[in-house]
Amino acid sequence: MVENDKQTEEKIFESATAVFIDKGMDGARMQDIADHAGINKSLLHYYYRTKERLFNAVFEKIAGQLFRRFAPVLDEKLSLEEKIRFFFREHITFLQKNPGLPSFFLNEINRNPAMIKKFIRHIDINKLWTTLEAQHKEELKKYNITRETVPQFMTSIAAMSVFPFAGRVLIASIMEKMGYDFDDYIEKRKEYAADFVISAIKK
Amino acid sequence: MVENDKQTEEKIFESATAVFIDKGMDGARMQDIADHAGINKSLLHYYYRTKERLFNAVFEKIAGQLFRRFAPVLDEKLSLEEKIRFFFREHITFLQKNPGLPSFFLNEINRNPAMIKKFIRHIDINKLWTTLEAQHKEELKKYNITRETVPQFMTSIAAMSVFPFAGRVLIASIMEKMGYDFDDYIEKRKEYAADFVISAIKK
DNA sequence: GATATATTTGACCAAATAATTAAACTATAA
DNA sequence: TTATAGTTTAATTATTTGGTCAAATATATC
Repeated sequence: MVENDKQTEEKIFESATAVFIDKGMDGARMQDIADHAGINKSLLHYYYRTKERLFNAVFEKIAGQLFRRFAPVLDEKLSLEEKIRFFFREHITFLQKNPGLPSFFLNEINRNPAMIKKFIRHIDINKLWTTLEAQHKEELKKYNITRETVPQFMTSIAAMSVFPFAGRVLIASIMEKMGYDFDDYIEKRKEYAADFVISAIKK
Repeated sequence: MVENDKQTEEKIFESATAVFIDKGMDGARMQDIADHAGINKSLLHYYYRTKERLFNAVFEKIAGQLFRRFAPVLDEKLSLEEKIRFFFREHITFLQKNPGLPSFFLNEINRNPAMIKKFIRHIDINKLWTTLEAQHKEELKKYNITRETVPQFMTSIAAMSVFPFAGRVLIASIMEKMGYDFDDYIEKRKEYAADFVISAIKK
């Protein structure tokens, strides 16, 4: 029964992920999740007790995925410029496969800021900064990136890749009306964003 | 009674705006709005019939405000570089006063894409492009901004000012933990974003 | 194969919440 | 002052929805 057990619990988790990402915690209905999984609603409570616990399971998984994606950049033996290109290629490719994540994630944090506690321990900008500084002292100096401006620099990079997805539905609509293709725009953005940021810091 | 009439209807609208921006359509409660306005819940229905109609009134007002803010930039007699500086100063100052708007707006569109119809007629990127092209032909050529890359360029500008607010709660939390001040970061962003974009296109 | 355990289901419950209603109250006009 | 129309309120209703429960079914163990 372990086999079927896993299958059901997994089906629930996957359906819950899809529905929560689409509708958010407040907009999602337990019945929608059950229907999406093709099972009886009571099974959701059998495996996860409450909507809140089910949501938390989904949210924590997603938060983990999101932040583990940032780490490898610093391990690579690349120049700062190459790391920037590497990051945009990887990150935008990831978001292409999970386009609803930014909107879901940011909105749920907005709804309930207390949830930040569940993953903020994984984030350490200061450590990231000291690592960066150790690896790229010369380049950072040349590009005028200091401890002072790290937040500006980091959020600009995040903005360049995340914003098109956070505003995806709106942006795609406007583009369609104007005769542009959103998927094409995103594909080209991997390179555009990297060029843009590198030019910006090279001054 | 017209006096009091306007007062009540206005109070409802303002409270509804505050609550909807904070909680979203799904998370907002009619009772919360009534409490916020200090009135009886039935008055909400007396003036706006349903939650949906009240929400639509609020949403349309906000959508109108948001897009009217983009237009004036083009009227100014400034160089492209000056226009970029002007835009970030104005736009970020506006968002400082309305920090919850981006998250609210993008999320509600995500929840119900059909609402885009209510304001998309006000958006015409092609017209904006021809206007820009007429005013700054030389600069655009120099900066390598073409009809092809306008979406990349425009969304990059939007991203630089909107993203810090769309991700405000998360970003502010991380910054607080790391010893940075979010309000200071935002104030400095007016200039940083302009410098960043101008450097980026100057190559 | 019989018994125990785990899983699944449909019916049901209780709380939350949007919406309605009738009565009370207030202001305006005759 | 009285009548009328407009406004506000408290009580109530209807619906939605998260959660429970007991019975039914499937699976594992002996």
